[in-house]
Amino acid sequence: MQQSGLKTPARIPSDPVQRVWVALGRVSQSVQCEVETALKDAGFPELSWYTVLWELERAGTPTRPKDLAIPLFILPYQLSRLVDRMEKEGLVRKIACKEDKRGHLLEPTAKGYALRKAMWAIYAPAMDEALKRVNDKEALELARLLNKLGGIEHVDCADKG
Amino acid sequence: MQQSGLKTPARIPSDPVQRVWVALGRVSQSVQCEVETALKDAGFPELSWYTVLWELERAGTPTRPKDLAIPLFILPYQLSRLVDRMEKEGLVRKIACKEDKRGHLLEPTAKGYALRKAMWAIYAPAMDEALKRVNDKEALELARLLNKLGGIEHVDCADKG
DNA sequence: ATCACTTTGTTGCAAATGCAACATAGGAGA
DNA sequence: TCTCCTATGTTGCATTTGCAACAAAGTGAT
Repeated sequence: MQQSGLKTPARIPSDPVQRVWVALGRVSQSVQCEVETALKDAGFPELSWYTVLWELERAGTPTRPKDLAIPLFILPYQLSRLVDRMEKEGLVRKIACKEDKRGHLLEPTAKGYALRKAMWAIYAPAMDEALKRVNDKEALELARLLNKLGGIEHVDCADKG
Repeated sequence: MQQSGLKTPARIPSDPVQRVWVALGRVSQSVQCEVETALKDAGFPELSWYTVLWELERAGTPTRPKDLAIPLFILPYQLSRLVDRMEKEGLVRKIACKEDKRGHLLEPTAKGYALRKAMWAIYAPAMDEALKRVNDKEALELARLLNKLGGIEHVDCADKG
């Protein structure tokens, strides 16, 4: 009867766990900010716009908001307004959805394709620069540990030019 | 004369680097969100409030905004308004600064101390829960690699109850 | 003292965000 | 069919944010 029972006791994070927490917060913010700044300085919109365009291209076919929201890890109302803004800029097009009249299908416009490609020309080197302090071997190990931390078994690379 | 010269060529990130980028973005967002949600569900304000209070406690003495802004990695105008809101809630106090009449010194109130302590009771187990998928050995290695990625040589643990 | 320049912090305004309420379609069972 | 429940998006409103402009104090040179 040392343990109170079934409930996991509320634990204080060990020192190594606290170190991960601090490092993860600082480093992710730092590299994220570095890349976002590079895009902004080049006159481009923020990374989330790129990601929407890229996911739509990857899908290869007009896609419903809900099917974007999951991989983007974004709330429905956030995506709703993000898409509105992108549509206003002529980057995506809404197509009526026959099967389900609630939603619509999203597709990049020619301008959308062009923008994503142009952004990649800044995004790619900025990413490389922000992450240059680890070599490929360390990068693989880091990615493995991060994915384990996040409960992700195996992922194909989701970013590509 | 194979190389064009001094300038580093704009590189496409290698596959391992892209994997780190994706994993870092996803996992940091995921665990961050998990902890923030735990705090919100418990009726507490967001993590940045905790961090301000904690940095003020750590300093052990009334501290100027600019000396907080650096460790917090936050813009001056962001801190300015964050402190305003916290002051309105009676969590921090502004003290006139004799040496430099531009600024002021910040100090937690009794209510501020109490709130930080109460938040830690939620924060700590939430952090532990969010990071439970790696053991201490992996956590140390992960922290080491993250700090290397961020160009941080060695850090003492900045979060504590 | 005066001038220019830097440091430190704030603020007006437009844009973006979070939340909760809403709208509407789909689906399952009576 | 009708009703109820769920799924999918959107929107009104208050709060928060980003940016650029501003303000005021310190610093240093002449």
